[in-house]
Amino acid sequence: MATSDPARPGFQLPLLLLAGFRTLIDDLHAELARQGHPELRPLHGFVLQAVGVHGTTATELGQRLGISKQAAGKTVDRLVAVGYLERVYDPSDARRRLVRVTEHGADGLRRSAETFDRLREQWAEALGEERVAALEDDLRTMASANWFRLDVPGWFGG
Amino acid sequence: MATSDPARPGFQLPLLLLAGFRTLIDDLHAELARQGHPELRPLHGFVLQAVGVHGTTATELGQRLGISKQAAGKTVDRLVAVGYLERVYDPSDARRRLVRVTEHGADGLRRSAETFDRLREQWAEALGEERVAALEDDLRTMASANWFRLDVPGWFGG
DNA sequence: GTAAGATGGTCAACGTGGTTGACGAAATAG
DNA sequence: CTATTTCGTCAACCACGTTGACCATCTTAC
Repeated sequence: MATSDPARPGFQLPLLLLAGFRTLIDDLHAELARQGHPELRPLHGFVLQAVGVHGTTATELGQRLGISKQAAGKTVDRLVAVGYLERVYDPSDARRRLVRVTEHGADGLRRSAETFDRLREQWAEALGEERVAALEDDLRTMASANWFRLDVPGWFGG
Repeated sequence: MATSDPARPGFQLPLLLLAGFRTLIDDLHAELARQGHPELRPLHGFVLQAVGVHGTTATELGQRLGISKQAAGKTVDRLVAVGYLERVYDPSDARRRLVRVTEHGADGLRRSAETFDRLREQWAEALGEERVAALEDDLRTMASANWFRLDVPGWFGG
């Protein structure tokens, strides 16, 4: 069945994009594990980023990530358990539980940023800065703004 | 905390690669849903592809995908339940259960290939064929060959 | 030819990341 | 003061992965 041969032109593009992404993420987490963050998983970076400097609530976090407030709450539970997030009471609203990044979480975020910068430099050394920049430009043109939604069944659970 | 600002250079590259991938996959599955395959999930395409024309066993499928034979077996169960795969007995070895792509599965695979080809053409129309080809070349240079492993905890469960 | 080992499939228990529905407590609107 | 909305959580469930244990079968060695 040549019609679904992986060598077919159309197949290459998504596979290569995934491969590039996975390579960066795997390299990042190998480095983070070395730097004292072996617990940090790929998803956690998104969540920490979405919580942000000012903190949020589980409901708002869910909205930012495009998942339900219940899923956001459970994810926060796990990140709290490994020390990356903390929950505090909101004195101005007894229903709300503010979610904040801990110092340990901020450290992970800082090291992630530094490592990503270094990885991008490696790509620029191998391909040339112009080609990396062109690659980013082209992807900015083609990539939808909905990429950050995690709610596709079959990707991250259903 | 400017150190983890999403606008930082290093952050853009992985995000854009993911966005590009997600865009292609989301477009593909929107089209597949229109063409009679609303059940087909992103993961399923990998699995059908890994089963291949000649069929396999769950154990071998697990090795190809980099997951345990038990996980492969459960995934096959689900694909059998929605009609994309079938299990047959191997007359030459009573332990083995051959896994084969059904006609419905082959149809999904064919339509996936056609849709991916069409999406690549759309990228070539928007960016120019040379830039898409350059993008692919660059990713081939940088992307690790281990992309297809699904066993990273925190990506696909784990 | 039989005993020993390797292999294939499945069951069970569990972990992570999602879903929906229900519900109490607290804030807000009328 | 009552009605409604909002926040968080509980419970049940699904998809996708893990390890460990186990039986049945095929293969190998003696």
